[in-house]
Amino acid sequence: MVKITDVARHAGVSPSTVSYALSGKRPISEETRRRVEESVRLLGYHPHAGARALAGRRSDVLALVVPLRAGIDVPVVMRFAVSVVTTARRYGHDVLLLTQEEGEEGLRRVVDTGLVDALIVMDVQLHDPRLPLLRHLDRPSVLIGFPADSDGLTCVDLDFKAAGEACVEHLARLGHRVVALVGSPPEVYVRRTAFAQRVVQGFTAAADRNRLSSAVHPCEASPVAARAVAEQLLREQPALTGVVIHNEAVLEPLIDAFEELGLRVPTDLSITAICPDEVAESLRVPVTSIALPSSEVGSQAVELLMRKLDGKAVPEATLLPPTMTQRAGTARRTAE
Amino acid sequence: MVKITDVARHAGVSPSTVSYALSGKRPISEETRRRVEESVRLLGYHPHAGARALAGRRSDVLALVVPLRAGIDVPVVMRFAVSVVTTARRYGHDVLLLTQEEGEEGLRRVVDTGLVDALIVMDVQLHDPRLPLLRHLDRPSVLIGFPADSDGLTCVDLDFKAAGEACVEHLARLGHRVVALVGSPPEVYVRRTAFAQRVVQGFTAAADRNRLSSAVHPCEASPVAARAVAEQLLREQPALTGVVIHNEAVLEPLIDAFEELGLRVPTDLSITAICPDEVAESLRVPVTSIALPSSEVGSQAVELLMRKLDGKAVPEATLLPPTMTQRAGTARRTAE
DNA sequence: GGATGATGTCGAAGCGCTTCGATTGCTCGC
DNA sequence: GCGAGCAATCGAAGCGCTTCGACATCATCC
Repeated sequence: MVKITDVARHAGVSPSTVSYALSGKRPISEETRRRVEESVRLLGYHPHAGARALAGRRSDVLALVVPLRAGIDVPVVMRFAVSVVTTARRYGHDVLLLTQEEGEEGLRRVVDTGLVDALIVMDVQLHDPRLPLLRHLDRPSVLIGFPADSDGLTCVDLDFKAAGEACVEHLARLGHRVVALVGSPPEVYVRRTAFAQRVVQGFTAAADRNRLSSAVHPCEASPVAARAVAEQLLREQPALTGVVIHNEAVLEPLIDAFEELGLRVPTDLSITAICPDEVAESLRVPVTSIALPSSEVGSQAVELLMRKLDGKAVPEATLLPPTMTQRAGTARRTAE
Repeated sequence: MVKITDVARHAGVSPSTVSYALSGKRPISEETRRRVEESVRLLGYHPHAGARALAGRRSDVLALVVPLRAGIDVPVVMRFAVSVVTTARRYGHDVLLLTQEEGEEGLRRVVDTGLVDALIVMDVQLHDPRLPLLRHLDRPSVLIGFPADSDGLTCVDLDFKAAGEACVEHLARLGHRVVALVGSPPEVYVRRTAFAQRVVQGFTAAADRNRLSSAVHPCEASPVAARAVAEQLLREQPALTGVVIHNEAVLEPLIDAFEELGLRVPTDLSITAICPDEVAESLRVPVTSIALPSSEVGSQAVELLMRKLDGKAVPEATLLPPTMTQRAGTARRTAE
């Protein structure tokens, strides 16, 4: 194994000079730097990570904590993870994979052992038990999603309010005047109120702004509930032509229910959803949708972390703008 | 940060004794060991990973290289990764996540820097450019899948031959006498011949053993090709009642084609597939299938790696037995 | 023209751990 | 009853790197 002293000897300088030439932490003459780099290349020198971590008190490794629990959308997590790794590498960092299962202990372990010098935590719950720890750890962290109290934490997520608005604006532009939001099931509200409620806010605000008649209905994650909500909607808003669905589980049942009730998508009813693209695409009638931009969230999280590692200040909340993908499920309102 | 000298002082012993007490590499009196452990707990001591890696010349970290390319089944990869992390933790190891994109350089980097002391490589290609490197690296590795030449490498995968056999045996037990295999598209054969061909071997062997009339048809990954193959099958084997499909992409189109040709699944035609459970389940008619046991492959890979790290010999090839999940797509042959 | 800064380089200390003798008491066996 | 042998512990060296202070060199400025 080739070490820094080998490079130093080969380049005819001292080990410390090699170190400075590579890190740039002290001025080194152009001439010397080139000689050192040449030697590094020739000898195939790779600094020992452990030695570095020990002397430099930083490991250049990030921890990524991925969720395990059921109901997690796997492709989203995977895209996110890949984006984190790719971005981290651009900053010379590696990524240690941890599972939710490790809990607080696991976080403390990787930090205390000096294995990682920053953390990315996915699937943050409203009252996540790891929050106090993350707050008091002397290592920077970034959360994906917003807990109930995000004070003193750095969080990244889709701007759900803007997403709700965008759905309505889209429907409004297509001429729809009566719209409804089918929201998340109660469980979701319990765990992650913040994000579900922000959709409602955005939806309502945009509907009011556009002077649309609107209604909001939470919905259980079952076909039976979907059917009931569909019937209720038509009863209460007979002129309904635009629906926003923020509830993956009932997307399909809801469309089925509407069609069974005699409404064709998109001829009679336009549908937009907030859900992963895979879900929106694989429907019988693919719907226009806004997805969590997993890759951007991943790279954004890493970039925030890098700034924090550099001692720079970062905003506590980063809300990513929604992007809408138009599909067959929405159409211009047919004049009646 | 609490270090080993703190623990030593607190326990009234020397640092080396603490080290030995914790590693068990030298006999330490019961009494002392308990005192040390007590101090460790009380002080919340976590040995510094870098220092350990430096002095002990092992990092207790495994690299996991995950594929990026399109066409990869994401849930399978994810399950695999989670299983690797979970199993690794049981052995006191952590997992560094790398993407395929890093290539050979990336592997060399994490090894040369001493960041990891073993590697798990997924999605190994038939003539993978990383093979020579993996062979000559002085760190153990385990591959998921079999390259063309697996000499000197440790590989784990589903026993595809047994899977092919199991499908046929299942159909035979249900009374089917005329069966066919719809195989992978040519691209797959190019990249990973071994595994596709082993399915054919198993299929043929089991068919012969059961004295079934059988045929094998590769199939392009398009609905058009699927339709063509379906028609060809019925022409060449009019008495066909059992089909094994080893080609995710045409599973759905093929079933559609059969039904359009007047064959109902499973009444007229029983179908078994080798594909991820998600795929088999989400079909209009869920088919009986054999999936890659991702979790087992993951834990198996880690266990092999641990044995190699301990200097023990391990088999070069580990073939995991197939497990069949019965679904609506197969039925007893109806007497005619 | 000698004090003043840069600029570029070196030597040595030290990061926190493991590990290799060496040392100290013991228990045995004869 | 004394050396052999073993169990338990200690001290010190060293893993490969970063970083701090020191030093040498050279241009700069009244």
